[in-house]
Amino acid sequence: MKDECPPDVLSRRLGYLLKHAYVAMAAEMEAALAPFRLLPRELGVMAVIAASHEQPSQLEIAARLGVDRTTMVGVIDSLESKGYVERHRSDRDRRRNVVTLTPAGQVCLKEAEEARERVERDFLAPLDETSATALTEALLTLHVAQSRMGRTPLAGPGPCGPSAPGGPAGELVGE
Amino acid sequence: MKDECPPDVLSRRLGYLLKHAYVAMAAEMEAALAPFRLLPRELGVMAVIAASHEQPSQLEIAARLGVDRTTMVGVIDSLESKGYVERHRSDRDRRRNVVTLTPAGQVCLKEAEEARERVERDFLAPLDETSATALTEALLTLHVAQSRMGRTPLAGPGPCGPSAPGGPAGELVGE
DNA sequence: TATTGTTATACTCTATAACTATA
DNA sequence: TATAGTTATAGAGTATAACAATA
Repeated sequence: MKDECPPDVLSRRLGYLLKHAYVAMAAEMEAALAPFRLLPRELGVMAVIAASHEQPSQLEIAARLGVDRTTMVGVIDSLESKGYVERHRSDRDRRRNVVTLTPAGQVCLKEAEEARERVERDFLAPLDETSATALTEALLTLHVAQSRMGRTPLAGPGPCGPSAPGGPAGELVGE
Repeated sequence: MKDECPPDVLSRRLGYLLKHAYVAMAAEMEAALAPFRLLPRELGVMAVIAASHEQPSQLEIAARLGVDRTTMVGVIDSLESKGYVERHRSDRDRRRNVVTLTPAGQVCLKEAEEARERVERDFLAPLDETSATALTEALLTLHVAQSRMGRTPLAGPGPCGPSAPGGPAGELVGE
């Protein structure tokens, strides 16, 4: 007779555990951001804008988040309709749409970021501090390693490094 | 001037790191299983069947994996068309479709599981052994905690425990 | 000719509801 | 009346290709 009860077939699988953790986190995040009328990806866009010293274009934001530029159009549309961001034609290059946070967007971003941090803390609550830190550090290490292997078009150096184009960059990661 | 370069806005976010890790892993897994003509979810179904002492019905497999029964139909269809599983009407209850592995399915499962383990090892390769173990343990702890909070219909006790029905169990996690 | 934003179309995945056959 | 399997339909999300404006 095979053993199978608590050492479950599934909960021993890294892929299963990762997917489950991601889905659970995404569900919590969506619920927590709903009062702000924000999707997780929209918050990510606003955070990228706020963290950029140069005002980023739609394409730059898209590249940063690893989403397609055609997808970014709708995301910016949504944020603009809520009054959180504005589009402006760049003076230097009139093809570019520079995206900026409105005052309302800045306020919303600040509060939504606090909500996000609460979700992350609650999510990690079952772990002691050592384990929580180890988890985050390990995920970051893996993320950096994946980036180095060119397996991800996202979280590139952004405005800092020499703008590595990476792969063809299909739609990969939102948030 | 705000700092923002390597301590990136995104790579500090747990949600972002989890999603990225999941997507990267899923892509690797899909590629590694392609030679077996298996999707990750299909391998999960076969593994659940192999790990069950009682022959499971479609619905039981679906509950175990946290997928909807309407989705399971197509998965079993696909596996059956490849000759990896067979459907049989249960004698006790003729409503139930008992799913069993064919000999070819058992061979395929064994080899595909080895491929899966290779993918997981490669994925964790950037981590030292301590970190890799810590990551897996932390994810497992979180998974158990989520299950306890009833936030997941999956990885239930299966044939062992008293079959907790859990939530309404929409489509949640594949693998 | 290449790039940015945009739109349109197709395709995949999933959620919902219904239908059948059994119980 | 409830359950297991199945089917059909609609919706969300994404990929692809094309187009207009600009460089």
